[in-house]
This record gives sequence, structure tokens and C-alpha cells, in this order.
Amino acid sequence: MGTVDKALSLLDHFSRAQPEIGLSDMARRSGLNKATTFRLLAALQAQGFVEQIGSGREYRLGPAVLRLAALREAAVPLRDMAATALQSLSDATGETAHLSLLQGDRLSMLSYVYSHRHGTRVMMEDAQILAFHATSSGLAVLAFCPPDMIDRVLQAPLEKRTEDTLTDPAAIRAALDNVHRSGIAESVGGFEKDVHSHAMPLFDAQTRVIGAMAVAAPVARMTPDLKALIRRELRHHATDLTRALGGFCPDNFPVNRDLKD
Amino acid sequence: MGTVDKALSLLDHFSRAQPEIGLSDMARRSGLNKATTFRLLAALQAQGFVEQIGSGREYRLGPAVLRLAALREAAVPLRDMAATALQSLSDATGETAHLSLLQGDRLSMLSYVYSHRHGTRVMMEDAQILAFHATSSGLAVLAFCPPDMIDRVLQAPLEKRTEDTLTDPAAIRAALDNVHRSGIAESVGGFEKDVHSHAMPLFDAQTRVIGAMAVAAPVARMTPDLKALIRRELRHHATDLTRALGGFCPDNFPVNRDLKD
DNA sequence: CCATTCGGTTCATTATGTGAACCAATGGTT
DNA sequence: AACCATTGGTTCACATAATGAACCGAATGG
Repeated sequence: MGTVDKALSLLDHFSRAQPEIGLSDMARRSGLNKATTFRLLAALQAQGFVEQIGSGREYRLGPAVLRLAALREAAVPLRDMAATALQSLSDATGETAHLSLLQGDRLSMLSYVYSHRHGTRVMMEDAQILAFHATSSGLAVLAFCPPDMIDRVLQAPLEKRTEDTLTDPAAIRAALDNVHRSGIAESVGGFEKDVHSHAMPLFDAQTRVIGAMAVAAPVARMTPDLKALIRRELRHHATDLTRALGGFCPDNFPVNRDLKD
Repeated sequence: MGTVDKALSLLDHFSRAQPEIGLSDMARRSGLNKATTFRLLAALQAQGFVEQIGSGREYRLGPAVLRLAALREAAVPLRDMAATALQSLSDATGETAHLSLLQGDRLSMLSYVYSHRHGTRVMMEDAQILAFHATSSGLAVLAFCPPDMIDRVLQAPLEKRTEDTLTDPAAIRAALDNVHRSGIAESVGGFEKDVHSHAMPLFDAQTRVIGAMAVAAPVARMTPDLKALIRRELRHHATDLTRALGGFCPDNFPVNRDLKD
């Protein structure tokens, strides 16, 4: 692995739960030598990607990322488009709609919109990393990834989030086949115990998968009617968004195959 | 310069005017070898910091920065940053530093920090609403507001807080012109009789004004030296905070116009 | 149809990053 | 107060990993 990769991958250890990380801690998490970690952090700090709280204290993400994000948003108004698409999807289904983006080998949540139709709803966490095997979004994306990436993902340890999480590679591959056939991935309680979610992949101009759009509903509220509604709306909104982003569904994608599978 | 620094500094070449940059172009701008540039961009791309538009096309900022920005936002609330910036500004000047935020058509104080250097100091009131025409913060913000908002503010009744408060719309517009030229607004006794304050606007990622940072000193203590110090420090701290918040000064902002730092 | 671009690749050279060991400082335990 | 286990940070001999001139094939375009 190159030096730059190591430096950038340090940034991945920051999360909502761990917004600040000390030097030794960071070295431990990343598996790098402490001296190496220090120099990498120093380089990141020099460019404003991380900063230190006080004097000789922990590191956290720096202001440079805000600047870059603003520029990215100015160049690619994806967030705006996603927001309106999610709003519409959430309105149509009465459930939580969210959108995640594939970044390298990771899938991270970009944004979400709640519906206010019901007193209960599935809550989302900002900028969360989604496991491929445990979420509908993950399955939707993985199904259309290159085979070598699927292999890579499935040979890594697969965390058993709940008792219903799929962790057997063979079972997951079977699920991916299903996704390929219907274009929609489904996960019942794989991530959170009482969440039933559907997801559909999004594609770029080269018909590569770039992320997924999903609807998450409480298991208790799921009925055949709601399920049909969600699948219909999801199909509609996801293909619309793919098109709006200038992307195309791949040839083998069951775009208008049917509406009730 | 280390490899990581070089890689990260590539990202600095993206801007609003140049959101997409080709490989050769990037090599030229950065002064690095084309092969080096390629490998650095590849590393950045692998982590999602840049992405390529089509097939073999230009590079632009990638989605990873969005994720990091979201985490930064969650980890570092605006209030904290304001507090440290104000503390530093107050320490540097020996006077009261405060920060106000534009909320709709009102300017409200977010926080303030006193200096303990002198026995007398300008006192602030929590969450106070600041009149645009009577305070340096108000003038600083108003100067960079859209014209229709300026009109709205100036046609409303303008309270004469002290005998020195500007209430003539024409005089205020003249003051705004001054602010535009120097980037700093000044008010002597306009709000409280013996308060001399300087303020500088803060901007968001869309270069819209979001508030102002200010230093307030007793009129009796103001000397040419102190004034120069305040202007210098204010300029420094305000632009820093704007950057730290991921914002940009608008093009017409006199960022480094004068003042030897 | 030649001349430039472009993005991307190769490979010998060496500069650059690496990590075990080592500080000095801090803080909790006894 | 002596102790031990931490912390963030530094050093330096060593070898890995970055470098850049030259090269490629594919688009451009005059």
C-alpha cells in the first residue's frame, strides 16, 4: 500500500462515535507504526485535513474537508438532487428514504429524509458506513459490483449485526442473484432488528454502480400492499435519479421487467 | 516535501472556476512529474477523494470529501470554533470579542469573550439582537447582503440609540461602501455611547454572508496603535474562521488589500 | 497525414518512508 | 514518593517505495 493510501485511510477511523483520536490510539487502530502514524498525521495536519484540539491533544477532522466538500457540491450538485429525490420517495411511501454512495470499497450514507406520516420511523445516522452483507443498500450495490470486489468483500470477516444478518458467503451470493433478477435488494432485520428495507442500485454514465437508494420501514408496519408500493416507488425514483445524474442502468439490469416480484 | 503533502496539495488546484482538471493539466499546475501526478491522483481516486468524469477524462473532487465534511460538522459544532476564535482574538487585542449570526433578517449574538487585561471592558448581553444600522457587526453584515435586503432594512424605522447613531439611509449606504472597500466596519458610539467597535463579515461555502466577528473597546482606550492592532487581528481571525467553517470570501472582498501582517 | 496533444505505463535510480528503540511528561496505584 | 503504564513525540540505520525521462496508443486538429 502506498504512503498516500495509508495517510488517507487514517481519516476513515474518525466516526460519529469516535470524532477524536489520539496518536497511539490511531496507530493501534490502523495497525501502523506509531512513528509512521505521527508523520502521516503531521502531513494531514499541515494541509488542514486534521487538527489537534488543544496542546498535545487528540486529533480530529480539520476544516479543509469542509472547503473541499463545498467545492465538490458546487461542481456536482448530487446532494441537492438526492435530497429532492429522497423527499419525493419518502412522501410517496410514508417511510424513511435514504441514499448511500460507493467510495472505493466502502458504502457510506449521503443523506436521508424522514416521513412524518407515522409516529414511528426508522432513524438514520449521518455519514454512517453501511456493511455490504447486512443492509439492503449494501446488497443492491454489491450485486452490480465487479466480481473481484465481491470476492474481496465476502472473504473479509462479516459481522453478525443481528441474529438475522447473513454471514454465510454462499447465502449472500444467492441473495445477490436475487437482486440481479429483480433489481431490488431486500433486508429484513439484517442491520437493525426491526427494520425492513428495500434498496435499488444507482449507476453512472459508464453503467457502473455508484450507490443505492433505499426505503426503510419498521417490520411491524410492513404489509404486502406497502411492500408493493415501496418497490414501485423505489424503482421509479431510483431510475429517475440515475438518469438525472447522467447515468445509465447496465444492459443486464431488469429495468422495466415487471412491477411485482 | 513528503508524498502525502504533494497528494493533498493536488486537491488545492480544484476551485469554483476549475472544478475539473485533466492529468497533464494537473501536472503542469502542480509542477510535478506527470507520472507522479498520475500515481498521486490514482491514490486519491482509490479513496474517493477524486473521481473521473467519463472514460479517460478529467478528474474532479470525489464523494469522500462529503462524508468527511459531514463528520467534521458533527464533531465540531460552530459554537466551539467561534469560542476558540473569539478567545484568541480577545487575547490578542485585550478587548471584548464577539460573534453574531445572521438569522433571516435579524442579526443575533452567538457568543462573546471578555479580556481581563483592563479593569474596564465592554460588556455584552446574551443572544442580543443587533441593529444593522447601529453596530459595526450590523454594518459589516449588511454591506455584503443582497440589495433587496439592504433596501428592506433601510426603509424600516431606524432607532436612534445614541446621538451618534446613523439613521440617515444615505449616510448608512455611504458607510456600507466604506465597508466594501476595506472589508471592515467601524462604529464609534453608535450603539453604546462610549464603545468603539470594529467588525468583519463571515461567509459560508456559497460566499454568502453568515454573520460577523467583532472587537469592542471603550472609546477612551482607542488609540491609533490599538486600532491598527484590532484591524490586523480582526482581519486575521475573521478570515481564518470563515475558512475553518468551510466558507469563502466573495470575489469582491478586499481580502489582502492592505495591512502588513 | 503529420504533429500535438491527451491519459497512462515502464523501469533503473535513489530519495523517501519506515519502525525499534528512546525521550520526557502525565497520571493513576500503592 | 517511588512506581508503572500510559501518553505524544523524536531519532537514525535501513530498505521499501516514490521518482521521472522516455515511451505507448489513441484522440484530436490543422
